[in-house]
Formats: sequence, structure tokens, C-alpha cells
Amino acid sequence: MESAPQISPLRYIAHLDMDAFYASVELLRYPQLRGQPVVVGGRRRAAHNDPADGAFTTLRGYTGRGVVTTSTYEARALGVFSAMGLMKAAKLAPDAVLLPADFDSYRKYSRMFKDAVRAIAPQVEDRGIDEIYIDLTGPVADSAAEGAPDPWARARAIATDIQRSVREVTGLSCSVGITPSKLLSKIASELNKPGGVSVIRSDDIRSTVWPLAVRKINGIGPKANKKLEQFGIHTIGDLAQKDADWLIEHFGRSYGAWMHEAAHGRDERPVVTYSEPKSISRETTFEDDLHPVRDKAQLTKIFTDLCARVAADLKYKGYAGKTIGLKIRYDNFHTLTRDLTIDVPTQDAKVIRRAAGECLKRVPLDRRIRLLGVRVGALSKPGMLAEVHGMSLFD
DNA sequence: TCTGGGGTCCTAGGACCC
DNA sequence: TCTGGGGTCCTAGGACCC
Repeated sequence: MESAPQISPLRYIAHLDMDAFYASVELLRYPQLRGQPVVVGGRRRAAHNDPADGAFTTLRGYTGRGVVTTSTYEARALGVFSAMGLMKAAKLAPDAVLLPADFDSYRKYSRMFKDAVRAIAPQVEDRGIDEIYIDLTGPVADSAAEGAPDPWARARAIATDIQRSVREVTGLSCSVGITPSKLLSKIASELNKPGGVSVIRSDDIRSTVWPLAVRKINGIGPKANKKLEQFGIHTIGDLAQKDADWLIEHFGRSYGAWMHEAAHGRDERPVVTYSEPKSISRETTFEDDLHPVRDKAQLTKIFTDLCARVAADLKYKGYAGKTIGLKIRYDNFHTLTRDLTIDVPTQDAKVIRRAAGECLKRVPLDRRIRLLGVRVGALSKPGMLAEVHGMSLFD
């Protein structure tokens, strides 16, 4: 069924991505490491650095379960990328410096760069600690009076201004993509890293986007990519050649149709400046796998601590939830979840612990465990009245 | 060389209600 | 007694993202 194409007003959407964010924040602290391969990751105490005597821990001889969180471009040149196990990274780049992650510091710089952007263009959507979407449609229209007849040139000028401001405020560089949609901007920001501004207009999709790998589309991950490759579909252009019905047949109604739209660069999703969290969770992978019987005491303590941490997070953020979830990962990496919905939303560690304990009873405990997690979903904001136990409006 | 932690969204089946 | 269909909630798993 073919419907008339929707005429949607042209938007100017930017995607801003901080360059090697965590590693770059670390380089502000240790400028002497600039130009060297550096990776951020691992456990707190894995890396003991004493820059006072110039001694940094390197990856050489690393043992443990850590993964690379971020690597500098020098480390990437050696083949070391995010999510890679540190043991593997150590083989590729034994002399790379290993720094432990300092999330408090990254959150601080995250707030700083986002505030700097909002001061120039307020329509900002958070996409995690190091990236955002920005709707520049308003600012582009507002800048019409200032000269440049081409609105894309004005959008580019605003992006450059944002980059300059982010650098002034944080000392960090970022890359920006500007296109008519979030989907394309996400692709565009990667084209000119680090420090670039890339523009893709609708007319450029064939020449600029179609030659790229399908994996570059945000939403096509390793599984879908593999399946597409088996059909001989490697580039976004290959994907665009397939008709929607064929994609729906092989990838499902919703995902297939979405893929077809994505390949043609169609994406009407708005920039969303605020959204409520859906769940809050804590999980931990053990240094060594634990046995449900032999290590029971240790497991029980970890389990209770996780519940306490989730409860503290809920209180700090002002939420209560009624669906309590357990996550368990066995030594063979098989992962399962159980959840239980209780009658009254809670932020109480003991209540969470009890519900999660019920979940634990529904899980086989016949092999060693590598990860335990606790999640609270179905969140609500407990009002003041709800906190006054047993008191009604009419008391 | 086995693979972190914090999230979102989607699917699908079953319960339960109207 | 049988036959429905729709709507919502709960649960489990999985893909994907940063």
C-alpha cells in the first residue's frame, strides 16, 4: 500500500559527540600523556598510578576481567577499541598506559559541555554522558538576519560556535554532524572525527551515506548485521535496494519496515529534551566466579549490598518502583532474569531485598555465578503525601 | 583473550477483565 | 454452555546503545 509522501518541514538537527571522551578528560589531568596510547578501563585498583614519580601502569601483564571503556586515538591505531577485553588489549598494546575510570569526573565534564551547548541552542536531547542531539532549526531561522543566505552554512556556523564554546569551557574537542534528522546526524558526526563538522543534505544521501556499511546505522547491531551480510547486503545502498516487503518478510514487521526507512534516510523522530527514567539498576561482575553453596555468605552480602545501592539511587533521584528484578549470569555467560511486581512502589532496601530474594528462589543455582544484578522498574515519583505513612487528606 | 555497567525498546505468551 | 474479541498487566528474553 503506497501512501502519499509526507511533506515534513525541513529541520536542522545536529548530533554532537565528544572525542574519546573519558580518555580526553584524563588527558586534562595528565597532559604529559598526550600523544601516547592510553586506555581507560578496568577495576579501581587494577591501575595504581603515581604521576608524581612519572610512573604510570601499563597494560603489560594485565590479568582480570576488565574491558576497555575508552581509548585514545593513538591506542586505536594499535587496534585497541572500546569493549575489548583488557587482556587482549595488553597483547596489542602492552606499553599503553592504563588509567582507572573516574565517573564522577566524567559526569562533571558532561554537565559542563551540555550547559555550554544549551547556552547557544537550548533544544538538547541527552544521549548519554558524551553525546547529544541538538535541534538547530530555531537558531538557524534566527540567524537568517545576520547574512549568509544558505541556511546550511548558517547551521555549520552555529555548530562551529558550539565547538568553540565547548572547548573554551571544558578544554575538550567534539565532532558534529548536521542533517535533516537524528538518524543521519548520528552517521554524519562520525565522518570527520575528531573535531570535525559534517553536513549531509537530503540530496547527498546517495553519494555520502549509501557507500557506508549498514552497521553505521544506529539500531543495526552485530546480529542484524550478520544476517544482512548473509543476504549479501553490506552497504546502506545495498539495503536501500531491497524493497520493504522483502525486509519485513525476513526481519519482522516493525524492524523490517524501519530498516527500509532508515536506508532511505527517512526519520521524523523529534529531539526530546526531557524524559523520565524507566528503571534503575545495579549489577556487578565478580573478580572470580562464585559458587552458590560454597560462597553463599559472600553472595548474600553482595546481593544485599546491591539492593541497598539501588535503594539509595532511588532515594537520591526521588523515585519508587514496584517491579523488582533479578539478573544472574552464570560462568558460561548464560544470563537470565526474574522479576516480581509488588503492590506498593518502594524505595526501601529491605523491601527490595525481600522481593529480589523471591526472584532468586525461581532461578536454578547449580553452577558458578559471574554476575549478580538488581533492578527496580515501573517507577513513579512518590509524592509528599505518600511518604506520610497512613495519613489521608481527610485526617 | 572470553566478554563492564547502566540503560531503552520490542516481542510474545498467559492471566484476567469486560 | 459455547464462542468471540479487545485491552491491560505481568513476566522473560533478546537486541541494541553509550
